Amino acid sequence: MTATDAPSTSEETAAGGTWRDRAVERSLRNARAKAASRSDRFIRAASEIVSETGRTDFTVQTLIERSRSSLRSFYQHFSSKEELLLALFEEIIASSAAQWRAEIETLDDPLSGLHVLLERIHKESGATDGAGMNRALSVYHLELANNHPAEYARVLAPLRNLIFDLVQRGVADGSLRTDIRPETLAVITMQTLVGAAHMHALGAEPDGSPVDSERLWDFCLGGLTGPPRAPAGTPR
Amino acid sequence: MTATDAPSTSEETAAGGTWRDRAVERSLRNARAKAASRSDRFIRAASEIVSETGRTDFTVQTLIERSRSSLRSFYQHFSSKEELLLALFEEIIASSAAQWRAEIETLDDPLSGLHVLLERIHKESGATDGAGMNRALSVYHLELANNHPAEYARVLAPLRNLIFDLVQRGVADGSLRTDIRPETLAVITMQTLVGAAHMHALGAEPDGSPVDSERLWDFCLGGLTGPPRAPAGTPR
DNA sequence: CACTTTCGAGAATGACGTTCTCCGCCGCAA
DNA sequence: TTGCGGCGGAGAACGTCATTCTCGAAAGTG
Repeated sequence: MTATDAPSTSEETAAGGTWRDRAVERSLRNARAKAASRSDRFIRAASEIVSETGRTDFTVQTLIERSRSSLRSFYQHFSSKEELLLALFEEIIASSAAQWRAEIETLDDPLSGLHVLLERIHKESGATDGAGMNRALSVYHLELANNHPAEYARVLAPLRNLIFDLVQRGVADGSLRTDIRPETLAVITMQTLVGAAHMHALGAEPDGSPVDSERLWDFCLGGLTGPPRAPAGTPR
Repeated sequence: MTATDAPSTSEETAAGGTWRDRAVERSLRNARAKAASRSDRFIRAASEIVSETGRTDFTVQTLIERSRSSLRSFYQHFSSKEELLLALFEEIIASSAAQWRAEIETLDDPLSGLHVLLERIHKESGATDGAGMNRALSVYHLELANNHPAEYARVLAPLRNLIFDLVQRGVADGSLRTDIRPETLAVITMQTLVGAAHMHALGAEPDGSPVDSERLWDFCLGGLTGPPRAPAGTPR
């Protein structure tokens, strides 16, 4: 702690950091560069704290100590703590989505793309140590969904779009069902992925039922391609 | 508001109230009758407040005013506000699940049962007016999942068991896939249902993509029965 | 050097949850 | 009737936070 405000941000904090973490960090830094250097300090400090603790309930005091700044300037740049968190997670999601998109675009099968995406999301959310960011991200999703549903939908747009693009490609090449609008299919898929990631990240899965990413993928695949044939009857 | 503490609890608040709401209310009242009459007051008051406002962030002050009681006795019966909410939602979920189970057991096709269940959950969570309870329930799920994952899993058990039983029946009569353990299938299904209900309740669905219960069911059905045939390859 | 803008330090405020203290009230035994 | 033990009402007190406000001290500008 008390890191110099020099470049290297999180070499130590990203103890369990994978290459992906660092890549995300890097693109995050880019995004930051655009932002006013002032707000930057706060975002960076918040990012560090969240990465280390995996929680978003740090106090504003802690934040300003970490950012070597003052309450006054904090509230000069962000109208509230929530706004800061929103900004932080917006950046993270956007850059993660960009990251995933880049990785996935090298595959030509959209189903493989979805599978890979599912594994990324599920794995990252499951990282128990070091990558507290992912856990916090899951947790914060929920708070955000509660408090600002509209913002929530907006912030998740990059991920939704990524899934949507893959779904559309899948529809185009005939590997996905067409009896559900691709937009809807994408939203349902995203909800399923994100929901599962939440439970996984929180360890809220019941005892005897491990939801590993393969089973989850099998389930989604079924949902995405459609049932073998119309089974029994639909109720009234 | 300022309803008498007489019987009829939510006739007005349940403007969009279906018979089911009232049935749930009734069985809730039964459950209450068993509880110590003291704690009862608090649970009932909380239930009223939540039904009316659709939020769980009422202050303890409001609660004790409504329950015509005192802070002192509140903390004598519940160690914290959270514990109260937990108790309240445990009751609600348990009785709702019992209610649904009763309704569904009259159907002989397990798939129909799941379909009906999905519609119940989705509809109730979507009620925009009056039935604030359902909305609050969704919201509180999230908070609970965040703060006490273990309790969360426990409280949801009745619903999970209900789904599990249906899944097992479906497996038994050959209408559901067998390549995923029924426990896992049930958990995934529940996560999908509950997740969708959350988004629906919160209005957090993106603009152009209505996730109506039929589409959601189609998706789940696919996931539950399995893909038509193994399509393309799985990624590395 | 006056003058404005910027921002650090930190006190003040206001909401809440939670604890604590005082005291009346009710049932009960002698 | 009097004395007493405990339940529970009223509400003051405390601790933690987010958010605002106040006071100056640098730092750039003429």
